[in-house]
Amino acid sequence: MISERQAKEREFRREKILKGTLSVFKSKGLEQTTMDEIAKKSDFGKATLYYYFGSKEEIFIELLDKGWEMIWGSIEPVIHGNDSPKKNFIKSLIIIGELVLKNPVLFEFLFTTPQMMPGIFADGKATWKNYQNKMYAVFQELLEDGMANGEFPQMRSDLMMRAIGGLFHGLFFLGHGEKPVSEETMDSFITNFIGKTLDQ
Amino acid sequence: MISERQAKEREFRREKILKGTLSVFKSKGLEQTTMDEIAKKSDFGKATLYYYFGSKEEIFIELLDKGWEMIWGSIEPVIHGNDSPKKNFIKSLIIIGELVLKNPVLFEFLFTTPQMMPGIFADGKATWKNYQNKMYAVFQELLEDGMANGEFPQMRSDLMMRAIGGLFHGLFFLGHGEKPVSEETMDSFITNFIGKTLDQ
DNA sequence: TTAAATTTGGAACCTTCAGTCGAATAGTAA
DNA sequence: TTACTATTCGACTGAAGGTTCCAAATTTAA
Repeated sequence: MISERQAKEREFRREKILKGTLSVFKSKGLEQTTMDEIAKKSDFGKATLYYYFGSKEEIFIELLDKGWEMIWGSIEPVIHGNDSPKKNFIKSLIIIGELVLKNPVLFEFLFTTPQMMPGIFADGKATWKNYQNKMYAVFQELLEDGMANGEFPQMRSDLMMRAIGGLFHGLFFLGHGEKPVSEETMDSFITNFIGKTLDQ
Repeated sequence: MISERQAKEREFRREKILKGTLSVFKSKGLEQTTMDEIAKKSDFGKATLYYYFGSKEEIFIELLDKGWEMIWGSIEPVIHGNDSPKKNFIKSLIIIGELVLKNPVLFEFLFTTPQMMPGIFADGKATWKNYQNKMYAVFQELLEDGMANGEFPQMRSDLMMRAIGGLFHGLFFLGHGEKPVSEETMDSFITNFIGKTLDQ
């Protein structure tokens, strides 16, 4: 018997655990994000965590999935809008930027964790990887359309993606993530770097 | 009593262990680079590793130190050459590129490991971090001189460093390091990206 | 109120490693 | 040879952390 309210509470507790996980990640770093710490922080017994999640990895994957789904969900409409490639590209970057600023910890988790946890890739069920791939593909497509278009200069789009990735990451995690940049810095980045530099 | 030849052999064995470590890192990834694996690969008993190194971390640090010392050593003369900032900048990038191409595994280790091993930063003895800092500082300085100079466009140099970092990393490790790019790609990268794009 | 289902968590359990021990072997110097 | 040093290594230890057990507490349904 799974009453409606019960299901809600259950979901609520799952989210409490996810929140706790991020909280530990924020204060202690990925290395110290152990099940014991998560249990302590989210105020459950360790075994209880396993009542709600099958494994530690499952917790991590759910965070990744939800995060990437959120990114993709907020970008998709813009990307398929009918502006020019360059406009769409910039709009999308701004949207992601806003998301990141709104929830820096989640995004640091999103961008940091996969590199450190090879196991998390073991696909089949890793939805997040699909979203990530989709996103990269679309960005690169926009870049290429923009090149064909003349809006962007000719250049290897995969390398350009890397540069933008590095820049983007730097923008939000300069100084080890302690001080995320302000929204206006973001704006000036878009304007100055993409606007002026790519715009020849 | 430490005979001359003995000291040489000792050094040789230390290097054999370092080689073995990189070899394990290459074939199994950082996660699986355990002392047992290193022992197996370098053909020593595990305890013997501890005869030559105080700890696993010490092995890692020595690899980092030697690697960064190599980078810095080959860059320093160029950086202090009396060409223009931009020229020096590009020359240095090319030099590093050549080093990376010559020893991709070492450099993947260099660029990957620190992010995954917070413990390795515990400074005091971590020479490599000094080299790295010095290198970043000098690059940034070159960038700023180039801006003052008019060779580079006005722009936040720290962000630009990130972009270049991302680009550089992408250049050499695109597709998870399986296929390092050719030297000519490197050249065209320098020419096209820094030359044309930054050159307004 | 009572039985069944749901939820909880402390105490094991189990595996993986880094690091140690102590004894054996090889090398050197007299 | 003989004493001493340098080198080697398999087996053990201890700690950390993910996972499971099981019995107790709580909630739900009748």
